[in-house]
Amino acid sequence: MRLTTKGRYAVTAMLDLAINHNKDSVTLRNIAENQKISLSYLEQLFAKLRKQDLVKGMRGPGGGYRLARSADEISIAQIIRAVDEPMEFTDCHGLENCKGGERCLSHHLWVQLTDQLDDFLSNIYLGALMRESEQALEQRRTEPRQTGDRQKVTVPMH
Amino acid sequence: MRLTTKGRYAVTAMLDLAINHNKDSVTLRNIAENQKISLSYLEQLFAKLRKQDLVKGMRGPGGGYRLARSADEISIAQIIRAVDEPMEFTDCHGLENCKGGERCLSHHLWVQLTDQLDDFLSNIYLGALMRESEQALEQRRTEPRQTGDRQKVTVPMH
DNA sequence: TATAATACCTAGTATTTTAGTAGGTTATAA
DNA sequence: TTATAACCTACTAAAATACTAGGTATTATA
Ligand code: FES
Ligand code: FES
Repeated sequence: MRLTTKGRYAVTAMLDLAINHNKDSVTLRNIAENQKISLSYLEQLFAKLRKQDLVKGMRGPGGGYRLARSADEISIAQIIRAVDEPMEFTDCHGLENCKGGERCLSHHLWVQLTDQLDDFLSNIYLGALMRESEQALEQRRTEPRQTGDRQKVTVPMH
Repeated sequence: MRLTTKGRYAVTAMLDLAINHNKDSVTLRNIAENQKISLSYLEQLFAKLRKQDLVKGMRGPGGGYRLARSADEISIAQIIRAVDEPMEFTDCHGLENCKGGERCLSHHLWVQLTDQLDDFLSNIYLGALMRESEQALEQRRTEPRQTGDRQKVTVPMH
């Protein structure tokens, strides 16, 4: 019941990319520095994101990455799945055989839980998170030195 | 984004215990055999469940384990937490510092996700799962040889 | 009172996964 | 031609997980 840095890095990096959509492209070196993520590790994650057509890379000087689609068409679920995080709570992966060939007592519970999570992450889009982040940043700019103002944002519940 | 066998074993074993509540107690050896779980590993899990007052152990011949409380007062969240599965999706564990001291871009998302999961698992009780299992078993007894009748059960959504 | 069954405890280890490093090659703008 | 960036592959360190081994303590019962 963990989410690893792989998924977190991927979402964070994609968010960085979405926020900088006004620029032509963003280099991984930039993202690595901004978000404090190992460059080489990022490259590996982006290889997977590219294979799933979530980002587009451009080589050479001035090159970098950009979203392959609108931020409003990329869900968090897609990102996490792209970098190989299973998003699956059953042990049997649907085969109903984790109890030495048989279905275990709690199988159904994990299926329900998986559905719940999937539903949640499939309905949150990068675009929404991006706008929230920008709003938070804007607010911090206009109301400086106001600490403790934990940003209250709405994430759509299914 | 996985749930490990630790949590799955714990819930499955607790469910086994709940289903056999009519018996005075159930030995771990029984559970291990029924559910195909390593006995020694189960013992370690039950040490944790006991510390959280979820089960009560009785030594000696005829001894074993029983639920420390009614199955309707034990939530799945309690079980999973008891065996040390974090149930937490942030990397910072609330400290907002996973980006080298600063809060990362996606922090809020993981908080929301954690809340979602917690809410779900906190509202499912062992008692409900137990009754579902019994019902499924009963149905299989009265309608034998009827394959493909995937049991449709209701798990409360929050 | 001896025995066996059970919980209870601790340390170690094998395996797997994760996270990261190293060291390249290719493409391309300037 | 050069520098910059993507792109690629293999290796490695660290951590977590799953499991094993080998005990001790308690207690019903023969
Ligand atoms: S999780 Fe599917 S059979 Fe156990
Ligand atoms: S998850 Fe909390 S700061 Fe990154």
